[in-house]
Amino acid sequence: MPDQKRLEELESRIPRGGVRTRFAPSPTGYMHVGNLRTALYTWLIARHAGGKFILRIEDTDQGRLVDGAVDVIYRTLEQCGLDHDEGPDVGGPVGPYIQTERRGLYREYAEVLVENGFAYRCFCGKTESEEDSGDFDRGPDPCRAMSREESDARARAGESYVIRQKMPTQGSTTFHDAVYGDITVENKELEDQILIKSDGLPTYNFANVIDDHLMGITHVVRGAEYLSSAPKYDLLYRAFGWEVPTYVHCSSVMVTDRETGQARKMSKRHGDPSYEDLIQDGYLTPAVVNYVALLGWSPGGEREIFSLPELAEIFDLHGVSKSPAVFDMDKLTYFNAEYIRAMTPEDFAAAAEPYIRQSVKNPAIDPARVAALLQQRTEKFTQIPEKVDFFDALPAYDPQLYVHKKSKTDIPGSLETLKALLPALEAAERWDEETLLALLTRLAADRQVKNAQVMYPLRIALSGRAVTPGGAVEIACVLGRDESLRRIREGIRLLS
RNA sequence: GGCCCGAUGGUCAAGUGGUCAAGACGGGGGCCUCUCACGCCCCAAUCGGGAGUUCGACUCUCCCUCGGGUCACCA
Repeated sequence: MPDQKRLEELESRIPRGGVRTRFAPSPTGYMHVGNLRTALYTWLIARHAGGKFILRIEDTDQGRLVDGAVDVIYRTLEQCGLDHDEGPDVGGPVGPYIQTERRGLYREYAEVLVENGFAYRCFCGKTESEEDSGDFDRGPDPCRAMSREESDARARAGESYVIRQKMPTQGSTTFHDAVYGDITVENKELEDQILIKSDGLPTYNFANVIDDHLMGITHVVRGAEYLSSAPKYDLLYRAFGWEVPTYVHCSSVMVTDRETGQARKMSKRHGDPSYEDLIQDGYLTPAVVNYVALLGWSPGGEREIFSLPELAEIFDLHGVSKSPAVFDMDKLTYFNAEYIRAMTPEDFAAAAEPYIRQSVKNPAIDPARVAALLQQRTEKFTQIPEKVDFFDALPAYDPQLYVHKKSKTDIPGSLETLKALLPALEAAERWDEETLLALLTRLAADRQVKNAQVMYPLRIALSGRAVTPGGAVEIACVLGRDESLRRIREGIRLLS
């Protein structure tokens, strides 16, 4: 029997007035980009309206518990700046915020529904998979017509059962979604879904409605995969006589499958990147957040770069897209590069140093100076080590590198140039960019050749690489006088 | 398969009856230049198809096609 007083007490705790949204993940240990986007939109709706953002953990599936999974959620939300006002860790007026800690209550609400004829006990036992036959129609549930007396008696006798929602058989149900508009479904299409499982725990669908109501959620934001369940939720709200929240269904995030070339939904199973994978891969959190915000939502103007507070300021449901969006790693990379370029040189140097040190162990090389060469040429941090390894030690290289058409260089000419510039550099009174640049351009002028004809061979000799971050002068300064001269002599020996 | 939803360049998208159909990524070309990158300039590329409604459809309606979702004691 439902404890009327307890239910009334719960009702009395529901906050009124003001927007309240919630992110309600199930702890799977994996926060993929689609989840992150849902969390972000949910947070943005709340913050835009000056409302509350709540975190609730939906862990009613005892068979799928994953250790540490909740931590991934906390960590991701925190790093992304999606702070919550209420949740398992910070508490709040309508707790607890973990569904398994609320277990008793769902059953009571289900009993209310049974009493009022909106639900019934079903003693049929688990349905085995029938998909193989291709037949999805299960027909009417025999328990639906069972008398209350028999149902009560069997329940009292300890027989195992589930509680199912009793769907109307006639007419249709229309609900409203903020992004999709009105959606109508024939009631006969609706299955008598399970509300309470035989283990006594509620299904996601039921717990969701109860919790959203008891927590005073005004905007229910979730993935579009729940769109087809929405009429059932609506019927539940009506059965209880509760106010229906604003539904906001977000289309899914797709990814282009490597093998088939087709778009498909992102999933852990296919190894699609989670938030943490992206960070691991050298992406910056604000860039990821910015990109994800624009994946399936458009602010309308031409601007694309927005900070989180700016997003909260301008976020508007009007721009939310109805169709699925394909996650584009190239565009994310572009956003990341934009964010890297926008960093202060100091911040960039600090962030880049560990990556530089992965390949440059030589203590004589100053990572800050290397970083300065890198900032405009880095799209993501993980590509740094391979770009700068030549600073650590001159790699073995092919003399053919000295041949460059555009710079009008070849092997004999390069040898001559190196021989000519070696004494000049040995005699340089100072070893800084200004001095070296002046010295080398004068040398080029004296020899009546283009700057590139001097610079190119020098850069090759200094780096052993066809492509380098920074030019000959910059590299020489990072390497220092002794090492630079040593590498030039090495180049002369190689070409001789 | 039933039901629900969707459809503007390769991708993200603006657009809500009258536009030479924005912009961005990616692609191509050029400039700058001590390689590469940055930066700047230019180019190619889109309204899935067919019927209507209308003086006029990317915009409205219907059909087709295609795409997505869903049909669990999973969330």
